[in-house]
Amino acid sequence: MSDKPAKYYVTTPIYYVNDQPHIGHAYTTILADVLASYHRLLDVPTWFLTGTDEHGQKVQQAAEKNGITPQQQCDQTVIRFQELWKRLEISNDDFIRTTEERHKKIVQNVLQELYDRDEIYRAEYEGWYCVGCERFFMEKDLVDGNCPECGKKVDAIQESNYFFRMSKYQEWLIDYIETHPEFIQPAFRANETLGFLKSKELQDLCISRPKSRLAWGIDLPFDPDFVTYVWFDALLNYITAIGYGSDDDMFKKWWPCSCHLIGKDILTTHTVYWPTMLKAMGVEQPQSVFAHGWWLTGRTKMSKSLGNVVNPMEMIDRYGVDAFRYFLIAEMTLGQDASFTEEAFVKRYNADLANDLGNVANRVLNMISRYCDGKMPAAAAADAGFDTALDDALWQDAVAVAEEIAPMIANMKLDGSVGLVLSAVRKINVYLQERAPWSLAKQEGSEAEVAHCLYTAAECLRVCAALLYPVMPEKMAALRTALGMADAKPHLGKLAEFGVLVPGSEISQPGALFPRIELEKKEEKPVEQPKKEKAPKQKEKPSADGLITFDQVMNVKLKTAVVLEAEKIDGADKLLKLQVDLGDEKRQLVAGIALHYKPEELIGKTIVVVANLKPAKLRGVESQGMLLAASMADELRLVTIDGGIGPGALVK
RNA sequence: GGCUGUGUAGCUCAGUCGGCAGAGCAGCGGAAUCAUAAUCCGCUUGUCGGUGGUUCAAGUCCACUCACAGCCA
Repeated sequence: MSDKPAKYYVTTPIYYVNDQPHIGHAYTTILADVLASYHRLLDVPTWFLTGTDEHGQKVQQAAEKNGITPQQQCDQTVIRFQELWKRLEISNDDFIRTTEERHKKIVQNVLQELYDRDEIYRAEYEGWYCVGCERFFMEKDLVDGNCPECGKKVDAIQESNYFFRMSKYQEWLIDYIETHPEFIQPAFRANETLGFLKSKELQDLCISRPKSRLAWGIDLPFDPDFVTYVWFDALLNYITAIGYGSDDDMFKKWWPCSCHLIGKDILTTHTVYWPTMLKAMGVEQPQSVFAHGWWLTGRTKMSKSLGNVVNPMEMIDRYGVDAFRYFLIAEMTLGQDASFTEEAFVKRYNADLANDLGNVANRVLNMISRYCDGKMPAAAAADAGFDTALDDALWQDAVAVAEEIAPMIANMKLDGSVGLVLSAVRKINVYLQERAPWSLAKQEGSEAEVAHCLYTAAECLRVCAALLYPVMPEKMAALRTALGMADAKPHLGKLAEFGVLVPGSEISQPGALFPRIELEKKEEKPVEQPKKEKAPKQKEKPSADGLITFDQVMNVKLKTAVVLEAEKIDGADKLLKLQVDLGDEKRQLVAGIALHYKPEELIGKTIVVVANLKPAKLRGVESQGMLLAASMADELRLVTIDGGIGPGALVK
């Protein structure tokens, strides 16, 4: 266990308090928890911070709707996160809420200081405001002089705002990223940031909102007519929570942060806004910002036709928190996207946890109770009089795995490290097969050899349980107890010493640690049939005369659908995300009609959609079909039904 | 469109500095009986996306090309 850091400070983003917690939140937080736990077990002083982002328009609107104050709204919804973290065995050391006094006060101090130093300035400018969307646009964003969101007229207004002089740090930031390869991880994310830093001129960052537009935020200390823009407020949580400006000793102890874990969607804020803010404040940069990928599942990524409609959170109820944590860590290669299906979950659970780890634990404990009176046996002396080559080799393998893990964790290869431990688990199975203590036990005078064999297996099991403890704290603690260990928590520093288990101590039989999951065999098997068609997809060549056959027309399945929900897709001018009712199922569509229809005017409309179109992602949002519309020049109108027919009807 | 990346077994992926193509899962055959129908052993499938080049030697390096993905505040 080399290269132990002197301390470890890990953060998750603070989650927007009005969001419904989903697998993405759970994943980032579990990831942080595993890293924090791992470092704690190495006796590295560790601080793990998470929390909630509580200002902004959505909170304000929700509060108005519910007839309560924004603060009450936050107090009610923050519980959803706090309870989920409890449920998921999250061991955070602090939970910061941006509405807390300790945070607001420091944010104001920072703003005042930057303002005094002319890092923040006020600017007035002409712009275009859309009353309907409550949004402000630059001239260049307008589409034909109208609002790019809803297509309606915009008003020319004069507005003041405060700006952070972010642009002057552009060269410095490029240089910093290039000279600090650890700073943005994985490396290809650093390239993305560098890509636009080098290709465009960085603008100054607007850090205020006039109260007339948004009241729920932290007041600017130097101008009571404005509140702080949410990102400027939110990012500062990483330092306000550890005593910046209020507790120097604590701040010095934990800063700079070892790792800001984020999802890839908030890369820019964390690799452009945040570093330049810190630079302006004269604060050291965090050691790393790590952007992980997305779980391709959940509401937006599921489709009935793929048979993967599953709420990952339900897996917790069904198969346990530890198994859920294990799956998330083992299945995702950090940095890349991964997919969550119940089938994959059950497969991995059965293979790794039930068949390998759970079963071998059960084997060893069972044999100890059968052949050694239920007490931990003792290792044999060096000259025991039998060949210990296999025992020695097994132990050496376990030690090697323990040593290989440290650099893997340091490089954020958590899936690989879990896989490595599992290979060690499998080796115990192979070893038992070769050593066959059940056969030895039948021979006279071989008690010491049986004891040595089972003790060796138990010691290797101890190592594996310790290495998996950060991922599955509850189950691995149970396994340690079963092995007769007094201390539920392992110490990774002492891992590779042989002889930690105390001979003579009582072992127990916890039963199956991970009961095998028997899936009811689904009667319909054809679900698997239409897999990914590996067959070369020939492009359908139209016949020479440009005419198509009746069959070709009938290949396109058109159905009526009723629009249930519609909303803008962030960052896309033309796209709307629709939830539609297709009669027997609901689907999500992405349609490029935002310039012609406002979301609210679509709701309830009966439209025509192509129901058997291969799903595609637009702006990262899955579209499970397309709707029909007629367009000519600048006009676009939806194809609708002439009344009297509901959703799900075939159109031909 | 620009930039970046990916393409390896039926599936998911590993493959370091160029040196006999690999793990897990799935499949098939056998062994074993300590164990959760669990375990262990053996076996099979590869135009390493394609074409060309450099080299004694290319999955690996270079050029072109096809497909897909990510990013472009």
